[in-house]
Amino acid sequence: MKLPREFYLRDGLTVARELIGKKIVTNLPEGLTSGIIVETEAYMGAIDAAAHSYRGKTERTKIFYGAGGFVYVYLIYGMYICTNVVANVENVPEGVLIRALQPADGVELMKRRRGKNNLRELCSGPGKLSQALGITKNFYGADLCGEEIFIEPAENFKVTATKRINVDYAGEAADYPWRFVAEGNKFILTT
DNA sequence: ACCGTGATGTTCT
DNA sequence: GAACATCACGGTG
Repeated sequence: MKLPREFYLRDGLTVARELIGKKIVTNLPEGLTSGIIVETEAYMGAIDAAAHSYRGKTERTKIFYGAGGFVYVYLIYGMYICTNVVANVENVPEGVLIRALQPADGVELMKRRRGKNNLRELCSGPGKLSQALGITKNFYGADLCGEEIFIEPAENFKVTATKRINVDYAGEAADYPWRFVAEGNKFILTT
């Protein structure tokens, strides 16, 4: 069931598009939680001024320089964790930001972690879904082919591409159509 | 429904 | 010391 390493070793745009409709699962001591991915963004390394890996390898971005299929997390605005999947082969620093989920398993636990009851607002943003799944900065470098976090096939949605969200600083790259959404899905906020 | 704003910690200049 | 791949809240319409 679990997606194999090869799934992630392809280019970031392909991985981002194909992750729509897959189910991301965390299985922690408190319980199993999951959601179906309905919104992603590709970040394409050296050719993408919006990518964290655009300016090369640092302590923070080094995970992108290993093989695909590992987790990249970072803290944004001092408060929220964003969850990414490393794509492509070694030394091609591409990745996919998971931006929204349709809640699936362990909804009660996700509500408790979030302190919210509204299903639509449970996983409808990168910070929200990370909190709902119990993903912390300790997940940096976690193996998606392991036991505590993994991704598996689930649904088959119609996918559309749009500009990415909140990357206005990136000049020309801000307009690249590298965001992918499950068309019409109600767990996506921005259209 | 749509603003405006404050909260907060890392990373990089 | 600024900028940041965000969210929740409170205000106004």
